[in-house]
Amino acid sequence: MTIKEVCEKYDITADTLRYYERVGVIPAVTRTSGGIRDYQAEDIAWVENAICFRDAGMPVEMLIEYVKLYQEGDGTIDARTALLREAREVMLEAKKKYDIALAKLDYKIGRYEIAQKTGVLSWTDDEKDG
Amino acid sequence: MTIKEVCEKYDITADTLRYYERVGVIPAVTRTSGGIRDYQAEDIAWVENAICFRDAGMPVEMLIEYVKLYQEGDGTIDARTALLREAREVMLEAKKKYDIALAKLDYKIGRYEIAQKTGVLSWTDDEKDG
DNA sequence: GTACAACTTGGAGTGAACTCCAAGTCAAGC
DNA sequence: GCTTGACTTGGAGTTCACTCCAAGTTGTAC
Repeated sequence: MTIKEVCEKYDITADTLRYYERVGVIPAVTRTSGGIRDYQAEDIAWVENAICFRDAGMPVEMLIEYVKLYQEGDGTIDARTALLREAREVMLEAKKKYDIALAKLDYKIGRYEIAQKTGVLSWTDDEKDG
Repeated sequence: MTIKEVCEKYDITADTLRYYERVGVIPAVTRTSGGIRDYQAEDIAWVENAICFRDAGMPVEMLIEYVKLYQEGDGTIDARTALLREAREVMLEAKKKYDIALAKLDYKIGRYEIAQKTGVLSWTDDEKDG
């Protein structure tokens, strides 16, 4: 698969794919004899993971560290597990923040909807913040 | 409440609080006669909202826009509702991404845990990506 | 075999969101 | 009234994660 096809498949720019490879977010991609990237199933799996974890806020640094450990071999399985567990904790915390914000948002939207229907926006004392 | 007290209460730096005020993420904070910030309940409510929505990935630009609309008065209630609804959609999408990443993470952690117990890390064909 | 698009590289540039700094002002304790 | 520490401002600097660029190479279509 060419870089262009991977870009289109995952809606990501070629620059980002090359950047991921350059800094080590994914391991070196398979090349043709001419040096052009030719993504194999394994390369694509790494790309998919990178996008997935970046989308969940995992820092580039952490992905680089994971790839580095992976390349060092089976001796790093404990370290990799620890890294993934830490990432998991961070993600769960972040998700909680989303729930809190969504609750706040739904409450505010609800109040505005009532205001739109009645023409009156009523406030409680500790809530003079739009 | 002084800026320091607000910092400690919300675990945020004074620089960030001043930055939020400067760019309009929160409206101008109440001051003492000497010009020093003296956060009132309303100011604090704005700070709390700003932190909450930033934690859920809402861009600073969007918060600035909301405060601007709020300050323009009741005529902007429709616009504010639309803005909040859009923020809501974005947050729900982002939360989905977290769920996908968490599922992937849990699967990988599970595999590593088995590897740690048995000393063998087994792979399926399309999953040679650590 | 030559045009031409798509690829390659290293390195510089960008935007978002802070974060730091210098120079000065304010306020509480002695 | 003077020290000391926390506060003020405008502006510059930093970090993260890309994003763009120039100069050169590869590969396909005529």
